[in-house]
Parts: sequence; C-alpha cells; structure tokens
Amino acid sequence: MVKDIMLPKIAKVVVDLPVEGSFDYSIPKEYQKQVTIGQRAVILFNRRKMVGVIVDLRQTSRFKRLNPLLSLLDEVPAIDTQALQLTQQLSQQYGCSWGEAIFISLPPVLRRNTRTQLSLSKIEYSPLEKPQSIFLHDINKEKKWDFLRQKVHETLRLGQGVLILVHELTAAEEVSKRLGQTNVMILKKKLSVKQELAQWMQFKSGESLVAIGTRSAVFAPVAHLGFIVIFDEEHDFYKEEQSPYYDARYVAQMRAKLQGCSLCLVSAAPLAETWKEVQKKGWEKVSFEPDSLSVVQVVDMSNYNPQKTSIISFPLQNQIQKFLEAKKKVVLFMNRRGFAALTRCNQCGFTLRCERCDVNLTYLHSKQILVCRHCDSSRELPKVCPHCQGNYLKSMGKGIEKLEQEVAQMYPAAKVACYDRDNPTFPARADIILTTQTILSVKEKISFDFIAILNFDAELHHMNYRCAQKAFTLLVHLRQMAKEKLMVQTYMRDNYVLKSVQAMNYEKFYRKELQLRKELNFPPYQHLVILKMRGDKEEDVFARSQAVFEALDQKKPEGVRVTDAHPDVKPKVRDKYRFSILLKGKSVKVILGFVKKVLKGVKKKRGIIVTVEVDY
DNA sequence: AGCACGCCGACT
DNA sequence: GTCGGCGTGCTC
Repeated sequence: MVKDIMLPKIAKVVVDLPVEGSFDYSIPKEYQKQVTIGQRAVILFNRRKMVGVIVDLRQTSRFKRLNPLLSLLDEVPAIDTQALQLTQQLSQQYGCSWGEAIFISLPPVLRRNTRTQLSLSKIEYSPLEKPQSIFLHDINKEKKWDFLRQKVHETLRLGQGVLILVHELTAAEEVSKRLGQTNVMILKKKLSVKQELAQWMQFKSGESLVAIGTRSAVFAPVAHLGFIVIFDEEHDFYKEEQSPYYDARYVAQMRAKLQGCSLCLVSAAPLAETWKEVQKKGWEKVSFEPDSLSVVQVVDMSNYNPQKTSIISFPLQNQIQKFLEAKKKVVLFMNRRGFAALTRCNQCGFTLRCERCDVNLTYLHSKQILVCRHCDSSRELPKVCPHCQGNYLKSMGKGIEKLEQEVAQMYPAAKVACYDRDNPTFPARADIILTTQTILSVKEKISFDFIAILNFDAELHHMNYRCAQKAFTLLVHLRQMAKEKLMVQTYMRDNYVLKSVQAMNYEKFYRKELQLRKELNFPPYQHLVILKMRGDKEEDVFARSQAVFEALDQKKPEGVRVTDAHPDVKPKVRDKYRFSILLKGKSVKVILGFVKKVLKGVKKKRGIIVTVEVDY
C-alpha cells in the first residue's frame, strides 16, 4: 500500500507544437510501474491524437479533469535526461517551444506513433579526467589526421563514444576512411523507417561508438559521449533551414558542456567567434608546421583591365598558358553558376523572370533550362520572346558555363569543363576547370597546380556581417588547394582580407575582423535576433511588420537596438512577400523574451507567418 | 498548429 | 432572420 502511493500518478507531457509549457495527464494503473521520464506516449491533445514526450512525473496535478495517457511507445526512454536538458537550452537559445526542440532532436521515425524496444548500452566505461576544448588549426593535412586518430582512439579505449560533425555527407566517408575505426556509423539521409530505427538503436545500445554525420547528427544518442569533433565550422550548412533555426556548432558546444565531454574544432580558417573564444577562454590550440604554401599573385584589375573588356586579364592569360604548357591543371574560380544571369529580348526589352519570386531567371546551358535562384523552379528556354514573339532573346551576365565557351575558344587544345552544382561530376580529366564554391567539397582529396579567382570582389559585396569572414575562409582554402600558385583578380588590392591571406597572417585578419564586429555591435560582442514576416499581400505584410516594429521600438529594454521593418534580402519567394526586423543586444534570452511578449500584444493578421532566427 | 467560439455583412 | 467570413484563444 505504501509502495503504491509512491508510484507516479501524473505525467507532464510536451508536444510538437509552438505552445509553451507541459500538459498534465493521468497515468493509468497498468503503466504506473513502467513509466519513466523521456518515454513517448500517445495522448489526446485538444481532441487530437498525438505523440508526446513525458518530461516529468508527479503525484498530483492542479487540474481537476485529466485525460489519461493512451499508451506508452518506448520500453526505455527515447530521450535521456541530458538530451532533455540540451533541448531545453536549445529552445531558449532559438526561441521555440521545448516540445519543438525535443521533436527536432528525434529522428523522424520516432516523431510518429511507432513502438520501440530500445536497449541501453551495457558497455563498461571509464569516466573522463578533464574535458578539453581544443581548436585544431588545419594547416598540416597528415599531422591533423594523426592527432585526430589518436584522440579518437584514446576516447574509445576508455569505453566512451565519439561524435563527428561534417558539413556534408561526402566528407563523412573521407573522415571514416581516415580514422580507420571499425565501429563507425555514418548517419545517412533518406533511410527506410527500419534502417533509421536500427541506426538509432545501435548508438543507444553502444554497438556503434562513433557517429559521423551532418547537422542533425548533433543529436545522435551516442552512449557515454566523450569527444565531439566539428570539421570546418565556417560552413553555413551547420545552420538548420527550418524553424527552429538551430546552429549545430552551437548545439554541439552546449552538449559538450552538459555532458562534460571534450570538444575539438578543426578548421583552416575558423570563425572569428571561435578565434576570440580560443584567445579569451584559454582553449587548447593545436597547430603544426604548415604544409608548404603556394604563392599568391594579386592582379589589380584597374591597371590591367580598366575598360573591363575581359574577365581574364593578361597576367592571367600568361599564367594559364604557362601551366598548360607544363601539362599542369588550371582551376578558374567564379562564384556564379550557369550560363547567363539575365535573358532579355533585344527587340522589346522583355526580361525573362520568375513570376513567383520577381527575379531574373538564370540560364543553364548544360541542362538547356532556365532556373530561379530563389525557388529552384525551372522551365524551358522559349524559342521566341514571350512578349513580342521576336527572335531576339539574348543572354547577358556571365556565369561559369558561358566562361567555359570563351575559355575553350581561347585555348582550343585544352580540355575545358565546368564543376558546380549544375555539373556535379568532378571533371577529372579536364585541363582547365571552371568552378564555384562546389570545388571546396573536394578539398580533402584533391589539390591543383594553379587556381585563379576571377572576381574576388564579388565575395566582399554581400550585405551580410559574415561576408569578410566568408571571403577569408574561401581564400585560405583555395590557397591550400593550390599547390603552386593562387591568383586573385581584384579592384580592391588593399582590402584587409586579401592582405592577411597574402601574408598568411591570421592574427591580422582576426584582430581587424573582431574590431569591426565590436564597433558595429555584431556577434560575438552582441547577438542578433532576426524577425522575419511573410505573406501573400505585400501591403499587409508591410503593415504588420511596421506595427511589430513600432511596438518593439516603443518598449525595447535597455541596451537593445531595433532596426526598421525592411524588405528581406529576398523580398519575394514563392509568391510570398518578405520583410524583416533586426534586433541587437547582449543577451539572446532577454531579446527573445521581449520579442515574444511584444508579438503577443500586437494584433495578428491572417496568413502572415512570423519566424525568429538567431545570430545569422 | 488546428480547432471551436463568437461577432458582423450579404443572401435564400 | 441566418450563413459564413475571419479574428481570438485554448489545448492538461
């Protein structure tokens, strides 16, 4: 009888909805002995059958009438207490409900009404001595792998697990190969329900001790986690594209702290945020003798190409000739995909545009189609002008496919090919490769004799506080990939990004970059919360944004800055007009709390979706 | 998120 | 009179 009183009667349950707080359910007698925190249960929520997660157990509830738990789905908690804490922190940092955070951390199979028979790891493990935070400067390929191999080996010897995050799946294969461990599991996308479940259980049971994967792998239930590695943290791929817009790098750091495990960031050109952390928080910096460095030659285009006649300057032509004669590979880098950025009728001036996004369509010569860079929709190139039926459609604005034709004409003896997201097979046999960012995905595997960046300045002209960082990262990586020479064509030869890479002076870049971030109140000194609003009618979305802005501006707490409501970088995508408001301040928590309060107070408007993003 | 409740305009 | 639009609020 006494025992019976101690059994839990009430379960606090959260669901995958944007609602704050948990909900009380009575636990039927037959479940009271087996119920635990972290199990999933089927519940009736607002007359709907849903899957919820039990986050607490109680004896009493302040509610009179409770619905019962309909059934329990797991024998052993699907989510352990540390993972629950992690998701709670995630919800606070990225402004979603705890429930949404929990469900985003579960693999899609477990978000649904599926039963599991999980078993927990019974492997013996030794506790950690002292968790380390390591920054591994990726400037010596072989020694980098030696270091990581040894670290991973050490961790496994203690019976602890390893989590490795990569920016894309192709890199996972390479990492797995380099580590040469047997109990490695790559978290692939697009698995069958059965496979996905099997993979999840292999980590829970300790059968696999090393998880390698992209973004969502940060939640992999690796048993006795002892070591987290993040490769190339500077990639945008670590940011989730849907709400909650979490950042896997940051979540990994939260997880390391919670779990008391070691963390290692591996990067050739880390984020300024990381550089500061390493200096200020006394991270261990591991840096080896750098591999031999290629020469950097800067071509000042205002001297060599004042009339802007060709994107390939004379010095570049000379170099291409020289390398081709020596039977060496040439890579020409330009960050513009496709053939033409603009297709217009020379008779009536009609320009081919995406109706749903109001942007010019990009012509892809390789696929003979026009694509929209915002919504990815595509259509065939019309034979005649849709407006005047004339025969004068003309393409303008060079992409790498157009360049391919020009270069092929200039060097008829050379084999020329494109490598970008539209031509994704690596042209191994080409003499001259025209490429975009895509080239970075072969960074670990291939290097080239000569790389030229045709239009470096384009990298610096984005309206984003991270653009200098991105340009720096790009330059460093391309310099590493070029065995002999990196050529940079620019009109801005005195820019600090270029200067720092020329001198390979990391300190110089980060000092300047951090100073600018500080002056302009950007991360890591202050945090950014971006409010995005979208809807069908431009006036309505703007009116709502304006109303939200006014309310924010009126009640903003001390030290928080709010910008006007302005059209987004992409003002229209898929027929939805988009506006944003930016908030800056020292504490994300304070800003998010404030934003939530204000949004509750401002009148809602039908069909307008509001989302919140942090630090991007 | 989704679903009910409730309050105002044009219809058999 | 009432059907149905949409703004508001709640979900244990």
